[in-house]
Amino acid sequence: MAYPENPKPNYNFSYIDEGLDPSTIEFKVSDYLMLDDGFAVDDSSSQSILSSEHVASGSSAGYSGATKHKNGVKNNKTEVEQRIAFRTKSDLEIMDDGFKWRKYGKKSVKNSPHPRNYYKCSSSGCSVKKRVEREREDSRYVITAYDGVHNHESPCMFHYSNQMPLMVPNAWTLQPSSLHSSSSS
DNA sequence: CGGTTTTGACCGGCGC
DNA sequence: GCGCCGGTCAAAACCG
Repeated sequence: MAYPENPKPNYNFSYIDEGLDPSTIEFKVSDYLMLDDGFAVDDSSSQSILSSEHVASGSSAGYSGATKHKNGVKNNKTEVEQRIAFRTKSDLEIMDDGFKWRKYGKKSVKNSPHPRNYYKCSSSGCSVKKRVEREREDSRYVITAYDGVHNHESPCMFHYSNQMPLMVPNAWTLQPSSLHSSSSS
């Protein structure tokens, strides 16, 4: 094995099981908006299959369909928070991406039989949040959304990036320090 | 024992 | 102002 050991063999994504090509995976990155209200994610409108243009061509861990979400409604604060979301065909909704998450809430989504789970990065100082829910009508799909950017390395850096196209939002590639420092001050 | 999950309460924003 | 709704808190239960 080139890589040590996958600490979390949870990467049971469809393309792995079904042998699909990474570039044709079922990952549909729609903007965060899809989670806002009824999500418009029918296959016909799931236009945004990741930003294939630049990222997918990297064919490695560069995938990022991040949307800049202006959080700065207050005082001119251009606080841009990255929010990426994608849909995955998986039986388990617990997809471990290498980070440690602490669940802090669960809510039933209106209009959907499935609840939504809220997770937060366990690392102190890192306030990245993630929300996971199953697709409204297709329980085979799990929608995962990440909020924010990690300011620390993942406990288990992925060396497999050249091996499998994990979903590695640029959140993963963490920005040196551009982001700042103020997650909350 | 420490960290995590669970689950209902709580709160703020929004639409009516 | 009220109620709906999404998001978060927090206390107790759990688990290694």
